[in-house]
Amino acid sequence: MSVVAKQKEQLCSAIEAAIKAAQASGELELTSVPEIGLEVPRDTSHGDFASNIALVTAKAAKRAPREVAQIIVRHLPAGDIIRDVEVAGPGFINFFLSNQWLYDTIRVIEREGFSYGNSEHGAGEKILLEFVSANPVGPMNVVNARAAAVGDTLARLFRAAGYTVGTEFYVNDAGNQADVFARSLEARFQQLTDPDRPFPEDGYPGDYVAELASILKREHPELGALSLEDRLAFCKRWGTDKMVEMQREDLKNYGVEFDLWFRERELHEQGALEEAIKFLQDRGLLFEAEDALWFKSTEFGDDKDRVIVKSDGSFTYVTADIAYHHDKLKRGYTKLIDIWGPDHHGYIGRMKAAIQALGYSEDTLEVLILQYVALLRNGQQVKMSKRAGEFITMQDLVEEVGKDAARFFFLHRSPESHLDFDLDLAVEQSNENPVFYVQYAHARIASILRQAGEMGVSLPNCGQVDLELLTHDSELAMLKQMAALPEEMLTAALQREPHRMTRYALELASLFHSFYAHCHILGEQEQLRDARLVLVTQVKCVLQKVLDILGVDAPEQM
RNA sequence: GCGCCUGUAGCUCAGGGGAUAGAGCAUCGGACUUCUAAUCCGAGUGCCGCAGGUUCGAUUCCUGCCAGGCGCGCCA
Repeated sequence: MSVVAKQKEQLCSAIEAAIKAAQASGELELTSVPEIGLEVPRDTSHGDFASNIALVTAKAAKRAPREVAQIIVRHLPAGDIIRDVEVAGPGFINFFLSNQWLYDTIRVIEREGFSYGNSEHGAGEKILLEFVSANPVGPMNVVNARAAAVGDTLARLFRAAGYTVGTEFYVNDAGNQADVFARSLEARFQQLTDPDRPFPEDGYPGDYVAELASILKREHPELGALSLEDRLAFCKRWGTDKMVEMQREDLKNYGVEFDLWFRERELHEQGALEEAIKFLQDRGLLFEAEDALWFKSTEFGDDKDRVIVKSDGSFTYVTADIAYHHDKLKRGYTKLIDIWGPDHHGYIGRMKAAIQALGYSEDTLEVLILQYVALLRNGQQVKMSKRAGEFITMQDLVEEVGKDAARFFFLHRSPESHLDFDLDLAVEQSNENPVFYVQYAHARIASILRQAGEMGVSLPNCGQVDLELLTHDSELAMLKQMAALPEEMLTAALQREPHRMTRYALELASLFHSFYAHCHILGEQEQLRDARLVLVTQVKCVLQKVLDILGVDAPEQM
């Protein structure tokens, strides 16, 4: 249990005892006591912990909230952790504790090191997190970059929370778009020998297709001799493979590596679609109409039924997706989380229906919808057009602003918010850029520790120092922030809110910079110096931990 | 028409039944003989989109409306 949770538990039982004592003495008439809420107030003048229990119970007790608070406070059992109690505002009970719990926090961090903040909350649950899943027919875009950052950091948060996590990129290499891409590639291939060869009207215009065609020509000159059909089939397989390689490389440079790249074509080759259809058929969930085969998704709350096999005999995208999700479930995952772009939200109903048709509860599938990213340059929105080739890819973005800034920017916003990405700002590498602020705090500590070593000062551990020397406001503020990490990480995971972690990192960095300006370390007398060395060593550890969750580097030097 | 997301300081965004609604940037004024000034300290700014409702208490929850973004294919 975290130090904070332990304090809360102690305070809760103290309040509970006080209420019971007040009831026994007849001062408080309450038939039932609700769960006692305790929070760490934003404003430190409101104590280390505060409870709104008097506000909540005032009505049932038929007394004014402040009065109830006074009664509870009067009956609080004497204890050693509570330094002071006050009734404040409309009826809050504010608790001021001795600093021991903060010094305990240092001991815990030193003991747990890099695993500080982790928990076993998700033990026994297997989460499959699917994200990005960009079609292997072109470069990835900035929403893909946003999804990659959010998905990857969520995966790290889930792992830290004790879940078993698999991350997957679903490669849609068997659909219409893959066929269009194959025709585009084939046409560019032909144009290398016959420049007048027409290009498909719906083909992909990007230069990357022509570049790929040149490579294809070099590696497989024999292709010209094949039949058109065979050549297209080859282009489809070879081309999507190449695109997947490029995507994998781009994502790796971005700090994102998937456990599995799942190929749609393998579902087709294994007959998984037919199998899924049979599964639904056996349960009477399909029907024929207008020469097509339909899935009765409305039986599970979808707003219309969906075509599974088109009138021309081919499958729809949903069919493969049902087979894919069935596959995930058969692999033993207990929770499927998909991260999609905003243009897919209309898809949620049919997939949730499919999950239920497959025999699982609706909330086995959870879909997180990301909102669009608008790129700004010179204060103007960058207009993008695939047709005109004016298109900022994920790779462009990462090259321009760097992996760390890109990830931090995306993670700094709540996932469902529309995001304005100011390219000038991210590029500036100035103090406007929050990621440097955090990294600088880490580098500053590294520098202090380096210099301590150069001075021949060996780094002490907390058993060797007097932690009670740490009494400066800025020191206590850092300790409080560090004590809050386990709860913050768990909340970020459970609420799927990775932006909590960027905010946490900024706050801790800010507290450190303030401390740095007010307190010296190496010049202080030995005992204080050593206590502060222990403190900043732990701050560095926590910063590194949080940056790691964000997938951002923690530099030793800047 | 229906569905999803958003509307909070000049800008970008947090917060989310309760204490005077927060942060960064921008603006202005201070701080480097001393561990990195990519830093710190200080100052001002709000019909929390509008209107009702629930509540002791609403920026937060409910309903309606307004504005912006995006969906509503036998595309993916």
